[in-house]
Amino acid sequence: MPNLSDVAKRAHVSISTVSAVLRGKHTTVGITELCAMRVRQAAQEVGYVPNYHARSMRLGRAHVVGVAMQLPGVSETGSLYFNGICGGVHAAIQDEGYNLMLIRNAGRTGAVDRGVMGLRQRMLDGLIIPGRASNLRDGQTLAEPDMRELLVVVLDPPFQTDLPSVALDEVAGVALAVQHLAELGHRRVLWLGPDQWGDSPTTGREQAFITAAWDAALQGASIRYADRRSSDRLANAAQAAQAALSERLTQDPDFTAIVGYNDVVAIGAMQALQQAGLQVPQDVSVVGFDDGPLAQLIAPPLTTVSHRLSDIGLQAGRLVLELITDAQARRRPRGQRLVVSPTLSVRHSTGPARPR
Amino acid sequence: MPNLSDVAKRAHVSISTVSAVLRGKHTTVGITELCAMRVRQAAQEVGYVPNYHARSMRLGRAHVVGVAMQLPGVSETGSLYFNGICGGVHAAIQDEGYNLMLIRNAGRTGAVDRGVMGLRQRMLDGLIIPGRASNLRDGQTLAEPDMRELLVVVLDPPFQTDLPSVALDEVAGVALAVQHLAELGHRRVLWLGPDQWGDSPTTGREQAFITAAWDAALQGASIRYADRRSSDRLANAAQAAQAALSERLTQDPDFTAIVGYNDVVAIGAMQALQQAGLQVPQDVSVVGFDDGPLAQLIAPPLTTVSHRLSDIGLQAGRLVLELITDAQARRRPRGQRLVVSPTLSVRHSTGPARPR
DNA sequence: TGCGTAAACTGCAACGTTGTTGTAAACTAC
DNA sequence: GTAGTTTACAACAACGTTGCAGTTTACGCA
Repeated sequence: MPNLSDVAKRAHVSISTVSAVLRGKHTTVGITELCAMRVRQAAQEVGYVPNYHARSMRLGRAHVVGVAMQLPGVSETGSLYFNGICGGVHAAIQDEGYNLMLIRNAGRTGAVDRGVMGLRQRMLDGLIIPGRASNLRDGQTLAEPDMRELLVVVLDPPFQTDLPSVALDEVAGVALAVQHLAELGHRRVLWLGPDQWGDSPTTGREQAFITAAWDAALQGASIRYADRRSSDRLANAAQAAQAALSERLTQDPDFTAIVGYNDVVAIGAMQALQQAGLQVPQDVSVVGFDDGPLAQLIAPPLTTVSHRLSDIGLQAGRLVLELITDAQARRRPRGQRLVVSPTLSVRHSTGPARPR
Repeated sequence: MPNLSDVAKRAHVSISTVSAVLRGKHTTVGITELCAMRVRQAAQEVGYVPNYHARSMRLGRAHVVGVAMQLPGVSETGSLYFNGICGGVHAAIQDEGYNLMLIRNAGRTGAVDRGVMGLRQRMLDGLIIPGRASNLRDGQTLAEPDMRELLVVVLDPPFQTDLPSVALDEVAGVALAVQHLAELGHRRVLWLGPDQWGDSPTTGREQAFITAAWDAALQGASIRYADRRSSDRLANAAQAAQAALSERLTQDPDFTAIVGYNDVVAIGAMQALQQAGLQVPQDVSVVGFDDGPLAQLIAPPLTTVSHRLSDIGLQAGRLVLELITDAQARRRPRGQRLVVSPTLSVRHSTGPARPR
């Protein structure tokens, strides 16, 4: 592989000159355009490409941002989350010349720990940790004291943290769904979601539902189905939700609308309703959350809270770049907390409340 | 950040000694266990972590493999493909201490070109190019003469190439489906797939169908629907397939089974059949291809050709590692071509052929 | 002619590793 | 007691950059 020295020999100049020219700094140092052209010509001829490691070592920056994903396997929701986040992060960092490294769990070592190792080795300049996809239920690793020195951004942190973070505004999302139902005249609304997951977003969404129902002067109730990890497979979560609702449907329903924890749950609810001989949305309206691939495909198309995962990734990417430049300038980075707002995709699973 | 020199000072030994001890080479060089312990202690105390760039520059290896993915957006199938491949690749390379870099298109520069650039800069040791996900329809970049020197593995190459590659055995997959139908007594089988995509896998699968039908002494026919890129959205492809089939169903069907280009197409076919008053599998059997997320979810659950994308990634990862060690040993790597065999997931969309 | 100064480069010392060679001291052998 | 051998380290030269501190050469001006 040719290096600066080879180019220098060929152009009959010094290494410093070649370096300056090829980085476009030759005007500030004072190098003739004639000389610069000779250098560029020589570089072309020998096929020079700058060595990444030498440059990174010298500059002290890797120009790489890591995304830590602890994926249990190949799940549908996981893939979508993963791809959405990565797409957003990449969109944010590519223009600044940064690259994206995928950090996964390996053997006993979790993705987050591997990411932190990458930061320490200087292989990574910054790290993005998706709370949902990195089994950070307790935030143990992130509570380490020297973590604050590392350039880490947490997505949807499932616990309280003062690290920089980007989160979906779930409260706003649920509120959007509830308000939509309230405007359609619904007064008795049911929440359908999984059982508690500690401090996970589940509780967050359910809590948001209770608040939103109160604000809209609705009568809200909750059904929880016992289901923890199996939601990786769409079918399982849908069935669990369906079973939980079917139980309640043995008598006449005391609600006119359902808000599901996510799209899959909402679809399970629709199936349960249809099996009980009820029509959506004529008898009961259903709202989902996530606007996933199934939402448009199902009959009737699902009204659901829509959020671009790539937006979260994008904000996270920008935030991590900001942290990097702050650290470069020896400024103490401040623990920002960004929030991304969802929207409501109104389709055909919601309609006016049936009069009592 | 502490370096070897800091550790050396603290342990009152030379830098070389520290380097040897921390890499476990102290027995071969001849360093007392006592001294080694002192070094390790010192390293612990100052919090030493080896510098990735310095090591990589010295060793001439990045310990990073790139995966070039040209994703147009956040599509469902794309995400699944992406995640599956990445998971497999990572599984293959993690044990050898390699990391995974995501290469996407940026601005005008395609993912493949960016990957090649990464190889040249020595940021990457090897590159994996998924044929399907990197708009390599013509293989222009890969035809460059010096490409053969670079450590590249192509997945499902959509064109003829002598570069190392890993491919799904689509011929075997389609044969599996056709044989299954033949065993159930079907004699008249219909292929339903998109219109030609140049040299893309579509033609490959359809070609395989024709061959397999011939081999099984079946009467095979094809319907193609005009649909190129819209298959990113599941709904579009399903509807296109559904429309194409519905046209044919105005009269009594002259077939007892359908093989779909993929699951989505098969599901579209099932919907068309059901709308025409035909039952699956009593009247017509349907087989899909890919065993995607919908296959289990749909009613009736779809019989489909199943292939673990992660297997393709795994083989690709192993192959690229092999190329790297070959190149390290200055051996000329041979352009291997690996093939991954699919299986058939028999569910409830296929049954015995209805007697004429 | 001599001096200051600007232009146009070059030389050199890092950056943090690694592997090979070098060299004391200690230990054996006769 | 000294030559040879082993032990236990240390010194040093890369690897390919970059940026600052020289060092020429040319030129204007008194």
